[in-house]
Amino acid sequence: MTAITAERVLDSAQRLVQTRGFNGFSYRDIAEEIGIKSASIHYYFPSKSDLGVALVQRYRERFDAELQSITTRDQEASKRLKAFVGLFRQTLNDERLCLCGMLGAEKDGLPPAVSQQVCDFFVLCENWLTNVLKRGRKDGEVAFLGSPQTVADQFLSLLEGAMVVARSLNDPGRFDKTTNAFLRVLKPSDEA
Amino acid sequence: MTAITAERVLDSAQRLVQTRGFNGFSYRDIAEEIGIKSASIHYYFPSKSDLGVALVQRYRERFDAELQSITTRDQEASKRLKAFVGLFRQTLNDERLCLCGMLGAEKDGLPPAVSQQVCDFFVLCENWLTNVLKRGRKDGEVAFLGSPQTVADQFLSLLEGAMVVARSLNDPGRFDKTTNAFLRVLKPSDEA
DNA sequence: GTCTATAGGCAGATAGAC
DNA sequence: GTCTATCTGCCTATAGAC
Repeated sequence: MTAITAERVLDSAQRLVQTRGFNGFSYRDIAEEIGIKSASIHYYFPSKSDLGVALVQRYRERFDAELQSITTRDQEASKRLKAFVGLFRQTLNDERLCLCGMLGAEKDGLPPAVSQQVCDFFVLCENWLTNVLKRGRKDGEVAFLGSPQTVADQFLSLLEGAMVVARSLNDPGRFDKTTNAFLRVLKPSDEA
Repeated sequence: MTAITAERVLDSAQRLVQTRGFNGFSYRDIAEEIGIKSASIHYYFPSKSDLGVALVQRYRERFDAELQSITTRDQEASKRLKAFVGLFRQTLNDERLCLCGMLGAEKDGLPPAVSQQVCDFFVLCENWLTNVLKRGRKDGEVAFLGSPQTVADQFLSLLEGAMVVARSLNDPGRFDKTTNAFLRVLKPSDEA
């Protein structure tokens, strides 16, 4: 089946990007990992740029689906934010970085089509977070200084950075401490 | 002069790592940029791993010197923190990432000796920040929930992440909004 | 110290058999 | 769809002339 191989290529490539970066792996690495020849990969993704675009597209779509599922499942702002953190925490647990955190860093070494997609991912995150914060503040579920947009940007930046630092220091616990401290500050008055 | 060429190599290589990542440039890129042949670079840095180690070492030493200079110049915690942010902001202004933010992300695609050095950089930052926060809290210059260590980690993560996101979105202003918002929260009571 | 020349290998990519 | 075979070019790295 065509679809299955393509998915396996994407799975392998995604992990490689998340751990080594876009220029830190080759078609051969993927091929060996999934047991085919590198030429076969070109059948699905003619150029590495095509592969990169498909990678981020899938990642963003899946992430979007997760966000919608959170929005449906959790009504309280603090729960939604915690679930958002959970998405990143899960990735860190697999000893990976956020795909777009990695690619965003490598921007100038990427095919332009890929870096554009990365922007879209960040915008998606910030819009979702902004809406959660807006609504949460209106309902008195969270409290913060400044605009929801700024806090959303802050939150996203914190998560992306915390993954890099925690992974570099081989200490995932730092990610938890850091993100929990941020969530605590958002609590209205003295619920802590 | 041997020293001058070596420095020029490091300058060029540093910029390349900060914009494209460690695997996103070659000895030839450096050679063409500074007008020598790539073979000459091997005279100073036999392997790319050697180059990477020298790069982070110099970066860390310079950063350490800046931190000491800040400690001497600024006595108030808020000024020290603002100056710390300024170091990163300056890098972003050159359209670059923090060298160690980039290398920390690419960890698994790096020579092991390099990734070890990157850890040292993060530890240096966190120790300095922790001391500033400890002292600042004791003197009533800053206020925050949780331990100084956790807030230091948070701050560093925020800065590293904010650089990635701001650079990816081509909007350095985001970095300023995000970091200013964090500094504001650290102010005791209503000095804002 | 910097060069030319070159080794040896791997990269992304294509052609064409099956 | 996947393969073998191959192209072209770039990579890191070394040898040895100057």
